[in-house]
Parts: sequence; C-alpha cells; structure tokens
Amino acid sequence: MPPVTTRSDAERRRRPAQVAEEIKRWIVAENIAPGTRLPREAELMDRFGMAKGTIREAMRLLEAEGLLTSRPGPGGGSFVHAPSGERAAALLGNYFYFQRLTVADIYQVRQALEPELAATLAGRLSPAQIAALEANIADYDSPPRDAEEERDQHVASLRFHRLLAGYGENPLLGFLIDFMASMLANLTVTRRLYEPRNFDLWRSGRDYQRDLVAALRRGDGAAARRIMTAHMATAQALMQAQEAEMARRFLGTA
Amino acid sequence: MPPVTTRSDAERRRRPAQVAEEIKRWIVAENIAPGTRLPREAELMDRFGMAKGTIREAMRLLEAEGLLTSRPGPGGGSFVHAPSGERAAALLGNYFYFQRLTVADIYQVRQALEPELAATLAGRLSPAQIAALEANIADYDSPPRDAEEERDQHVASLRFHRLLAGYGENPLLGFLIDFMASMLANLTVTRRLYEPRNFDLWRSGRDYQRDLVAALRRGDGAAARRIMTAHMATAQALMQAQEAEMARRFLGTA
DNA sequence: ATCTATTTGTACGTATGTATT
DNA sequence: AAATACATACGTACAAATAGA
Repeated sequence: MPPVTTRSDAERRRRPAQVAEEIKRWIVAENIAPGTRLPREAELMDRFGMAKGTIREAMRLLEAEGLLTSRPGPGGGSFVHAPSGERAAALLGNYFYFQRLTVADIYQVRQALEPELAATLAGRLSPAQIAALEANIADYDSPPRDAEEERDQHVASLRFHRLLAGYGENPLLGFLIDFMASMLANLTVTRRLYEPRNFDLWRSGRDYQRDLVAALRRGDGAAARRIMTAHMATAQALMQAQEAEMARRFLGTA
Repeated sequence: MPPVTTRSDAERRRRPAQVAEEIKRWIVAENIAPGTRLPREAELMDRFGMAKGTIREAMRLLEAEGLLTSRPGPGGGSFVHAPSGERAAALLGNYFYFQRLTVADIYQVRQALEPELAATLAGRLSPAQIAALEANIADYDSPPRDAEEERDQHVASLRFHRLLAGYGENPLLGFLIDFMASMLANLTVTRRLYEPRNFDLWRSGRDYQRDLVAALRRGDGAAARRIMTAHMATAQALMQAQEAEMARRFLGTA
C-alpha cells in the first residue's frame, strides 16, 4: 500500500492549470465583462507567487479557450474575451475530427434543425436580409462549368444557411446550424455533378432556396418549414450521390 | 501611409501559436493516432529554433484544446490526445457563457433533436441498456421531499437523456443532446415544485419516461418519437413554471 | 528499497519587440 | 524622436516525477 499523500487532486494539478482555473472562477464570481483588463504579468507573478513562465503558460491556456487575448505595449495586457463563434466552432471541430462523423450523421441533425429555424424566421426578416439571401442565390444561378466552380457553388449554397443561422434569435440554434455548414464546407467530393440525376438534384436544391425566401418574405412559417425539409432531403441525396466525404482536417482557427 | 511591412500575417503571429499550428498540421498530414508521442521538448526547441518557454506555451495551447497531454518522467512526454466529450462540452460552454442563452433556447433545440434520437433508438437497445434506463427512473420514483432532493432528481432525470445520448450511433446527435442536458443541469430554480400544477407536470414527465422505455423496448419508433415530443413539452413547461434560469458559470473542466 | 537516468515542470534574470504618449 | 509600459522571447539552472536497473 502506497504511503498516504496529503495532497489533494487539486493541489496535484500543474500550476499553470491552477492559475487558469482561478482566473476563470474570478471571471464568473465578479461577472467580469469582456474587454476588462487583467492584472499585469508582474502583478500576477506576485499574486500567485509564481514565475513569469508559469503565468504565461496559464495565459496561453485561457487564450486557447478563447477567453482572453493579450497585446503588448502601453495600455496593453491581457483582456477578458468572449470566445468568437468561429473559435468555438474550431474547438468543437477538434472533437469531431477524432470521431468518425459521416455526412449522414450531419444531415440527420440538419434535417431536424434547419426546418425549425426556417419556421421561426418567417415574417421576421428585414428587407436587407431578404436581399442578402437573394444575392447569395444569384452566385449559383447557372450550373457550374468545372470542378472548381462546382466547389465554389457548394460553399456558396452553404453560405445561404449560414446567413439564415445569423438571422435567428436563438444563439444555440444559430451556432449549430452554422457549425454544420462549416463542417460540410470541408468536403471532398469524388463524383461529379454531370450525371443527369445529380444535375436534377442540384437544380431542385437551388429552386427550393428560392421558394424558401418567398415563403419567409410572406411570413408563411408552415411553408418555410415544409420547403426546408424537402430541401434538406434533396441536399442529402445530392451529397450521397456525389459520395462526399468529410475531410480529415481541423477547422480554421483564425 | 505606414511603411510597407514585408512580414506576412503568418509571420506576424506569436511564435507559440505558429508552433501549435504546425503541430496540428502535422497531426492531420500524417494522420497521427491518439496516443502517439510527440518529440521531446529539447528536440522541438531544436526543430523550431525556439526557447524552451516558447515551446511550452505552444504545448499549453494544444493542451487547452484537448489535443494533447503531457507527463514527466521516463517514458513521459507529450502525447496526441482525442479531446474528450466533456472537454469539448466545457469549451463549447465557454462560448455560451457569454451568449445570453435562455432555457427556451435550449428547449427549442431539444424539442427538435430528442424525438429524433428516440425514434432511431427504438428496438436497438440491449437488455442491459433498457435495465440501466429503468434503474435511472427509479431514482425519482417518489416526489422530492425538500429542495435538495428536488435538485438531485432534476439532475437524475437529465441523466436519463444523457444515457440515451450515449446509446445512439450518431456522434453529433449524441454529443448535442448530452451537451444540452449538462447545460440544464446547471440551473437555478427559483420557484418550488409544491404547487399542484407543477406537481402534475413533474409526475407526467416521469410517466413519459416510463412509456418511452416501453416503446423503445418493443421497437416502436413512431411512438417513441411521439412520446418524447410530449415529454419535451411538459419538461419545458415545468422549467418555465419554476422560472429556472441558466446559471452563469463555466462547465467543469475535469 | 534505492539509486539512476530521462523527461517534463518551475524559477529567474535579461534582452527584445511593440504600441502609446 | 524619445521615453515609457507592457508583453514576448531566450537561456540557464534546478525541482519533481517516474520507469527501470
């Protein structure tokens, strides 16, 4: 039997992690707003009784989580930061990089969420938002001529959904839909669009988006939901037909 | 007009971030499996021509993302790591900490996803899984006597959904349902259960879970979906009635 | 059970880079 | 243009952990 250690697990943790935890607790306890400046390195070294390197490692931990940013110079320092959606998506993408996520998995969730979003958006879009959606559709008005154009159009048509995601009031729903669109933008497509059946699917997808915008404009939630459901079904079929596969790569961290 | 800088944005980035990016790219390019050991600190210092502290800051960045773990001693080092679901959930929770997420927001998504999961699970659960679900329900068989017991039961009834989340085949769907349950487990409830109407809601929620297990066992997907939909509706009503609010705190990082 | 080797973990002093005034 | 205030990076020394002899 090993000798009794008086050290708790918390004490056992590496020092940078302790500091990071402490700062997180402080942010919550004091309800610190983004933009607030943390004490200077020198002061943190004092407060925690640790060397510069240790403090800096702690800062990098929090920075990776997207919870703070630092900049040098006078008036510089470390600042509390609300993680951006992109950052959050990249971190979540890290997780799914190691899970074997299929296109079908993503579409099962899209199938459930996208119609819901569409329904809540009906009649609540500004003219500018409607215009942005219509302008986006124009980017893939005519069928692609080559592989590169096809890829561009694919990304553009996903942007349509990312726009919708940003227009809703529910941050969770919006984030998830945007996240899935960004995952799908990282696809490798092995079979081309040119077969007649695939082309039909492509065209009907485009038409669905047009119909959807019309329904959203006239405030018909039930129709918007119905159209989006059908749109998702054809989109999935198109992906399946093209034997699209998730690319094994991390999402951009920019 | 400022003088032209020859440095690109990439070169401009802090060195630890560069190293971290490089290592990520390497993981993807070589398709490194979790458990694989990275070069020693000394060697990385060499390879990147950087000081020890810099390399270590890079490691902390990757560690915070859940992509590696390190331990000292012989046979130690830094190891590629697949982020755990908990870690991923905690990081995603950081994001929503700063968004103003309401209980209603979460329930809108649950409403869409939970029935979908229930439907796909019908007839696909092992006897052991069924037993685990039934054992879980037993934890809140009788109404809570005090506030503490009420809270425990709330968490326990959410565990029912987390179990279901783990039984599915779709990692994305499972993660999301588990994530929402863990968010809801962090609630502050301001009004108690004792009012008759709230008590009815509580009881019907419990009954729904029983019915659901029965439907899952006999493989009736349509019924499972229907029951879960109704269950979500009452659960939301109960939360609303109790004026539950999201707690402003970070998810555990353990 | 002890020592030894290996590898990360922490400390500290100094120098450099960057942005504000 | 210069001084100032801050983070950023370096280099070295030493402490702690752990596998294996």
